Amino acid sequence: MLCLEVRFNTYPRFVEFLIYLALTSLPNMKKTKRQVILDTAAKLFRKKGFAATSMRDLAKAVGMEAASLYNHIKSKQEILSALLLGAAQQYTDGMNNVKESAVTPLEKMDQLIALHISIAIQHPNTISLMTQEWVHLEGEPYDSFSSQRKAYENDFREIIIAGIEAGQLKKVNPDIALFSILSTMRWFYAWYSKKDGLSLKELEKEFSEVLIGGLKHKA
Amino acid sequence: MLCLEVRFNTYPRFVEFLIYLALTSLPNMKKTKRQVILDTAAKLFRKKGFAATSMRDLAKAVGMEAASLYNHIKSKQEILSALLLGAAQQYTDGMNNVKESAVTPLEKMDQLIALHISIAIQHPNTISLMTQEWVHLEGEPYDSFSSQRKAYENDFREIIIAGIEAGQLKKVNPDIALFSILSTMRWFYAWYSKKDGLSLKELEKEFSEVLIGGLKHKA
DNA sequence: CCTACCGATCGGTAGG
DNA sequence: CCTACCGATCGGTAGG
Repeated sequence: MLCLEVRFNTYPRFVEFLIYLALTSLPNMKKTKRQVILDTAAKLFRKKGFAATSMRDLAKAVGMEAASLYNHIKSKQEILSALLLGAAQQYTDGMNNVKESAVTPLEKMDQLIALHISIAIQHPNTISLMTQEWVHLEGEPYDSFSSQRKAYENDFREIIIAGIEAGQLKKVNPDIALFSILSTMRWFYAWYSKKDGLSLKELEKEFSEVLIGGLKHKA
Repeated sequence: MLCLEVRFNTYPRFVEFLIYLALTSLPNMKKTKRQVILDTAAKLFRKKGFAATSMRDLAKAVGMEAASLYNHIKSKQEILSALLLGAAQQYTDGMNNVKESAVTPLEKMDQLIALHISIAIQHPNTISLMTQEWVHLEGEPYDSFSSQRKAYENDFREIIIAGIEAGQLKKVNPDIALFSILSTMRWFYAWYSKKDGLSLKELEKEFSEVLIGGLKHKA
């Protein structure tokens, strides 16, 4: 007892440490802090890029020392892969829903445009990383991300081809049609913040008209 | 004379240095080497990003030591600004030509699509930097690049608006039409390398149809 | 063109 | 959660 009191007085920082350990052992508090770190990292990575953002930049932005970050995340790499694989999963899930729905290819394309707009509005910072920062992934997360992206593009292309074969779309080059839609949708996050005059429904309708209108037969 | 001979024998590396100085003082040789460095830098920056590419990486790729690079370029920053401002100038010049030509707004839009395709095929590595790596520019080059990009977008938007007012295009949202065309054209460099089955003329025609077709009145 | 080197900063660990 | 610290690497300079 005496011994403990002496230690506590001698090492006041050790007591703080014990209190910290007790508090953060509550699982949901730990999860919240991790999420704050991930969200802040997404914002910084978007602004400066993954490579140019240091762990000290990130620590400062969340209000702690760099070393403390490692109580919540394993490495800088893990932050990037958590962000990117989480986003990739959203697109994969969305595509799987669209594929299963019993509608025409043209309606599926409208649903996919809505999917892109919805995800980009929800997570603009993370989505901003999907176009270029994924090259900084390493090992298994890199392979997982790449294969999900490839699968998504193949699924989308097949829907366009189905639309052409069903006579709903003109006989355009499917790759060019796919590429036009995807590159526009992949940059939507960057454009959206400048324009807030349009509702979600209006956005979907306008983009569908501009991106798919040119593919339809003249009525 | 004796003195010189002694020095030359004592410092053989110094003789090599003098020979190097004499050779590289020929202005066009120096320009060539600088261009090799710039081209190689564009390739590396594209693959790994500006921040993640070290001057040692670059030196290795051009076959010299890092310190030697600085005989041809001032800094890592200067490489990036030389690449990006050179490319920006090409777009600005192209837009000025288009603006001056006495054709309809719709034909101007076709010319601009051809401009993007042409530049992207000529300098795919440098163009790849224009979408994201320009954020690493500092000071005056950053301002110059930003203002040229802004001016280009404004000029393009006015051509679209003129097309709508002339009755050539439907009354779509000009910003959405502009954004769709630009984001597709800005990613063209990344898509093109995968597809080499199409001629330049076919590419221009297909992209014009897909990107502008949806903006036209139904015939 | 090189060798030798600089101060600054990087991602991350030890340990309380 | 922090302080203290590590080896590695960064962009760039001096000087021949």
